Amino acid sequence: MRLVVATCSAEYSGRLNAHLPLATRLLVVKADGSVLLHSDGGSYKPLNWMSPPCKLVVTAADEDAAARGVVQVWVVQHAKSDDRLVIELHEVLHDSAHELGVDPGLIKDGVEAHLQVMLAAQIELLGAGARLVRREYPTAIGPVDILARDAAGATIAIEIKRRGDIDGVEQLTRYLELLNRDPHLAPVRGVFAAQEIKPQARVLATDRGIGCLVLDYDAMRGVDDSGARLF
Amino acid sequence: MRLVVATCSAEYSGRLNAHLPLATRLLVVKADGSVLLHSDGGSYKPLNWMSPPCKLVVTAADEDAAARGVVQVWVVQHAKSDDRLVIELHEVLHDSAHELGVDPGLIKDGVEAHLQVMLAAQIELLGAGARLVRREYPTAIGPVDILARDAAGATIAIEIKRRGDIDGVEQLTRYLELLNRDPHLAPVRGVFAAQEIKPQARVLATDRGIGCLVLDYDAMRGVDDSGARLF
DNA sequence: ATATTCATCTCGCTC
DNA sequence: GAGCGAGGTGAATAT
Repeated sequence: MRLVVATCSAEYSGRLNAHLPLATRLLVVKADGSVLLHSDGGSYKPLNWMSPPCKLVVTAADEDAAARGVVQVWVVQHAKSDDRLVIELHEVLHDSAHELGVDPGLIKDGVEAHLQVMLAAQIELLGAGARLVRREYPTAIGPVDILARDAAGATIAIEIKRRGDIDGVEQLTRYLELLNRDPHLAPVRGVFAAQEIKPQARVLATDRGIGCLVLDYDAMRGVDDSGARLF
Repeated sequence: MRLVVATCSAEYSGRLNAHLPLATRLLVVKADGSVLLHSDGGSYKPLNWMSPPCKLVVTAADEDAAARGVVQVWVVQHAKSDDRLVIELHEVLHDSAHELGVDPGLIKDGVEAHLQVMLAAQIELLGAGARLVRREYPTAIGPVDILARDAAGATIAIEIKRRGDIDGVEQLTRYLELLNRDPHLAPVRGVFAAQEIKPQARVLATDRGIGCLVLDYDAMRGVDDSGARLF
């Protein structure tokens, strides 16, 4: 990994065209040839970048560029597309290289999949007597998160999201349309389950006869833990 | 901006919990206190990070940590949420600070907004005699990209996407439902315009009586350019 | 290989 | 501040 702090300007062309005026920035060149161009603020997203596979070619400034104060030109060309990032360095304030080795990578825990597993295990949150049919119930247009039956034996299709917005209701609506064509399942009613359900999504769901269930992650995890201790 | 190359492990807890095993990485501390933790590969996204507003507190390793080989502990705490990143540094290979100043920011050009402007200018792509009503026509559920009228005076609502998939058709459907309740506009028909329309989206659109229009960006830009030269 | 879905999404805009 | 839509979305996963 090479770290360069330099006053530079940059031009990106590819899926869009973008220009960065002259300023002092951090340039990171990774082992795979990818380049990041960071300012001293904002988020984790660079101002500009080139994703691998790509190739960096460093050249001296031509006469024209040198007249503008450019000392080095970096051309980063994507290997497969015509995406290209051209950086003109005016002053190099720092330049160092480091051997980092391979990274073992991030280990994550606890997202939507976890919600699905927990709700399947605590299916009575839907109502007393509810029974799980299966998670990831396959259909022609994709798997339904959870299929269940209520105490009376009627089918329930559940769509789970971390944040419940309008798209999730649309998705569940498509599933319901399809599932209700199956005489073994019909009539199927829908339940939209999420940690947080946006007002517009709730209105749309209610309008379509879809129930809303707000999931309390911490509470469910608490039940999950005691269950784990019991068995 | 402070750049540190160090062998470290990290724990993030907040919207999820995540762990990074011991490895050599780049740590970037920005002027606003945000921290990025980069490996020597992957994309522009850090392995782990903390977004501003947040505060970094560096402490010496306690006895327990020192026994594990830790020399420094960084605790990055988010100012408003309980998001927290704890980094244990085992060996510091590089440490430097740099004054970067404020960045003027990126200047973008040419994405969906550009498609919208060009289609508005070349509205007869919809059919001879078509006239533009306005771009970003406001409705209660968000702005319609383009509202137009055909040669016969009938209203057309256009949704523009770079890549036309099923969500865009759903979006346009919601707009059409709403617009058709307005007696000044009804009947309103829909046109789904995109650089590329996915088969599933085309089927759904056709099924709902929505027209599909594939936009040739380069050709439109060509017309746009000659237009610019003519006037 | 392609298609779908999630994301500690981020970012920008409008209300 | 909340909501909504776009992204050079990227990344993972199922098909």
